[in-house]
Amino acid sequence: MVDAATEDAVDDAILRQFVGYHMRRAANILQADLARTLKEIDLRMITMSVLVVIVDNPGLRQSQLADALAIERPNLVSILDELEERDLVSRTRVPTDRRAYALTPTQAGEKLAAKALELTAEHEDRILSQINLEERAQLVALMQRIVDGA
Amino acid sequence: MVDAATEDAVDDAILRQFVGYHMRRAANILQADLARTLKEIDLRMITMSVLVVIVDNPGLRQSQLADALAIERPNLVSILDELEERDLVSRTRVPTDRRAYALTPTQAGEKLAAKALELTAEHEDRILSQINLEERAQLVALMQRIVDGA
DNA sequence: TATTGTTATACTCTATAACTATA
DNA sequence: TATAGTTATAGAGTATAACAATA
Repeated sequence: MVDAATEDAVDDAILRQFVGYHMRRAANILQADLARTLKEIDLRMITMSVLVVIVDNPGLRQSQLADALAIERPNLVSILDELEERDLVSRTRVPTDRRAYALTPTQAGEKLAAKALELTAEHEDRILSQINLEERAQLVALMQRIVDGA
Repeated sequence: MVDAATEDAVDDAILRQFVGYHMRRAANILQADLARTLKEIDLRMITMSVLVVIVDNPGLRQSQLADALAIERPNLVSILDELEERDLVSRTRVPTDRRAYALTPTQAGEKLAAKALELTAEHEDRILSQINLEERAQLVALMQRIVDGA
């Protein structure tokens, strides 16, 4: 049993005036659902991004990858350790610069990346079902303006 | 000296097809700038949200506040400890339910909340300068549809 | 029995300094 | 001297189980 005060919704009108408040909530919902979705193929979001970018840019070096995804170099190491351990990606020494590793996907890596993209597309269709394609393009354009302005 | 391959931008076209990718990047930019902004008055984002909601809903209980902001109850404790320690909020026993605390802002708390809202508004004007008011309303409406659909 | 606030704890994510081997 | 990858570590942020006091 609850009393009247408990049933009253808490007023967050002051926070709702801000774009960032809504953006954080929406981003959290997308993030939580995508994380749940990718668990099916035992990938985390960051691991999926890393794998997909390697598939799309074979021969990439770790430092380039870290820059592209705004990951700190040290945090990339264990992600790649895991992908290599699972035979999804391989690290091979670059002959012309023996400090660096070239990252290439294995066939299994390419296959899993394709599956991950499929699941991600399904997830977005599910979460964004109330937003049509034109509106999604608008949303992306506005968010890109925020990113580009920074 | 870098070679041609190093200078080539990493292709993230596959990830850019997803709304969530752009949303995460935009949300991160807003979040990073707001965190930097609030440091000026020694508040974290979550602490600011808690303070503002208490100012807007005096007498609120911790469990209601936790529900409203989607914080786990245990994680709220240290936030309130800090706000109480800084004399911005006070916890007083509810006479009709001696398990609960009513949360009320102090005068200093109300004043700091007003300052925080001012700084947050300035921050949004800065980060969203390339997006006019109509577009901001569109953005909020679309994100609310995502949140409501979940 | 159930709920409020609390404690302890653990897990993920992210950030920094310093090391090694190469350049 | 600088860079690529690595190690160790520390700080947020977040989640769960279990407890005391009270309902």
